[in-house]
Amino acid sequence: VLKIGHFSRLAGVTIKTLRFYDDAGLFRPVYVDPVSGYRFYVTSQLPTLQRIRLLRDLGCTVAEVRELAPALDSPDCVRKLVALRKRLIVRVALDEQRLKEIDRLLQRYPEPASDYYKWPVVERRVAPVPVLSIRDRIRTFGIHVERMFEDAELQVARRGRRAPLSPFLLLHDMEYRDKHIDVEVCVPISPESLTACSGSVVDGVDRAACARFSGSYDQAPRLYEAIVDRMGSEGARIAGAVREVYIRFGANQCGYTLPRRMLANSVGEYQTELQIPVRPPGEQRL
Amino acid sequence: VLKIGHFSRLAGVTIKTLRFYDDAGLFRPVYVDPVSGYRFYVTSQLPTLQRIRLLRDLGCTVAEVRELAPALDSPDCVRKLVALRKRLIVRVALDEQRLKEIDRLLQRYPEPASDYYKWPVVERRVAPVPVLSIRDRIRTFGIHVERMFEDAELQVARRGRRAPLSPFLLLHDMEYRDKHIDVEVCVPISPESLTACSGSVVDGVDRAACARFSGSYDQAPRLYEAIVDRMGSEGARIAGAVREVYIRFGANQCGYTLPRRMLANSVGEYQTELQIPVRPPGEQRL
DNA sequence: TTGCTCCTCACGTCACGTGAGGTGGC
DNA sequence: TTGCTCCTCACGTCACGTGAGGTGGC
Repeated sequence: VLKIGHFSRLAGVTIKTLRFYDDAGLFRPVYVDPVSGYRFYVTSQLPTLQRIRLLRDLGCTVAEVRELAPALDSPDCVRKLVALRKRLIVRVALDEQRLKEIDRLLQRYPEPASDYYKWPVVERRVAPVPVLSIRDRIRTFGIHVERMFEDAELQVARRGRRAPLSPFLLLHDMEYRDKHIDVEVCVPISPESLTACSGSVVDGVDRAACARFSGSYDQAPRLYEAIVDRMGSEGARIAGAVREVYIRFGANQCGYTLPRRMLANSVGEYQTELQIPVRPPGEQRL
Repeated sequence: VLKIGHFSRLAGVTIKTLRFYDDAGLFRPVYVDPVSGYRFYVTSQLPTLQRIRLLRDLGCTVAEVRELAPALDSPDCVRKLVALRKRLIVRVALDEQRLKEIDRLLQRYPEPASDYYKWPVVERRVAPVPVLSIRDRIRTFGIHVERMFEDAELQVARRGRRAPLSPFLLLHDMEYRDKHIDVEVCVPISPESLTACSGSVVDGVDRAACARFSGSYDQAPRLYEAIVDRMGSEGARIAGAVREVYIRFGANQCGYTLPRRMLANSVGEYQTELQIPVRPPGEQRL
């Protein structure tokens, strides 16, 4: 059972929102301490909250969500979902028109040069991979992600067999650097260890825009921007969670060991690859 | 010069919004009558308002818009636009994920059958066509649209040469039947009459989903839904303004004449085609 | 004791929307 | 006179966010 702060980070919503949903009778903690008033939640409530957020993001009001959320399988609700899907399709169509509008404006007033041409970007396919993963919301990169990786490596060492593949980070928010970023550290494991490690399989990607940098992780956001810039200028769109793959990196190896080729002696030797799933540009209106 | 009601219909915003923008110092009428307080606008203000709406729809606050809108060509503003474009790309990516979410949910709870299979839908290319057009916001179809067409035909007869093609309606809102619908009645003209009629050229469409019905126009919304349903189930998206083409229809022909093949003697003889521009499905993540 | 997390309660905010009560031209 | 459009002003609304003032465990 989790206190509100922890649960809110897992769910990617603010504490205020959770309290508001509680007052609104939309989403309740499993338990409220009668003396302190503390709200307590459990991880099994996450899917429900995600569905609520989905409906809200689709434009339902809180009152509508309150009616729909409990019984998503009622015929009424299915009808509603179908209607919402149509609205969403329309919204995407409108957004694509707005993108064209912006592009027209930017064509007239020439865009300050982006530095995307400096980085070699290749497009390729990324295979699915079984992993042990830990997911959390963090405010800053660095020490926190490091600890999550150390944790994951330790668990793999204790409970199953590691696969000799690079560990990587999944960025589930597409803002890359936001206030609170929803990240998932992934340590590849052998397929047979899936149950022992209670692991999962990360989906493969048909087409991913990939680019590498070496040295400090500070460069990641700029490289990310550069890739998205290039994709945008080609009419392509982001099609899923971004991956940050650690090819050579630092690790303290307490309680586990890694293949030597993954290890770097100094920050200068770090090697990292960004992978952004790409949806190619659809056909355009003449 | 237009009073607020007329201007609001042209622009597709409410009267309340225009008054609010005036008070907020965001968008001012060209003239305010000092005694009655009436606000007056001119059509040349429309592009400015459209830009303001674009920025608002992109997530700018009113305060941001107030700073940006006057000088879209300043380097600051171009930077901002580039940032907004990135945010929009992310929003589209998120919406596509949400669509997949909904599809997953609907797969589990089988969708009540749509009637799209009843209608033969073909996909084809639609050529660009020079027209004389009149655009307005309307609350209901019927008499109002009819009048707009009579108007347009009259103007063409007086000022230029009509092309022997079917007249059609462009639906600029993608909701199809909303409170106020932004429609443009189009009467095809010969290319040489473009200047005489102060006409314009309606863009062609590479791929349009087309289906016909005969008889009363009441069937249009259901057919439209059916086509969009089918598109949605195939992963395709709406790529622009929907067209309603009148193949056989009623007309009083006062002051103009139409080719006989376009005319219907009774509602039963009406023939109408819906054309929805299609963007084919992008590649999917595995 | 400090720092951190949690609480309630009242009020703020953003971009309008609603509605009362009234005017002015056809 | 009726119906339509326009006005102002005050208040409402939606989904939270802010901030004051306070608690409780390490």
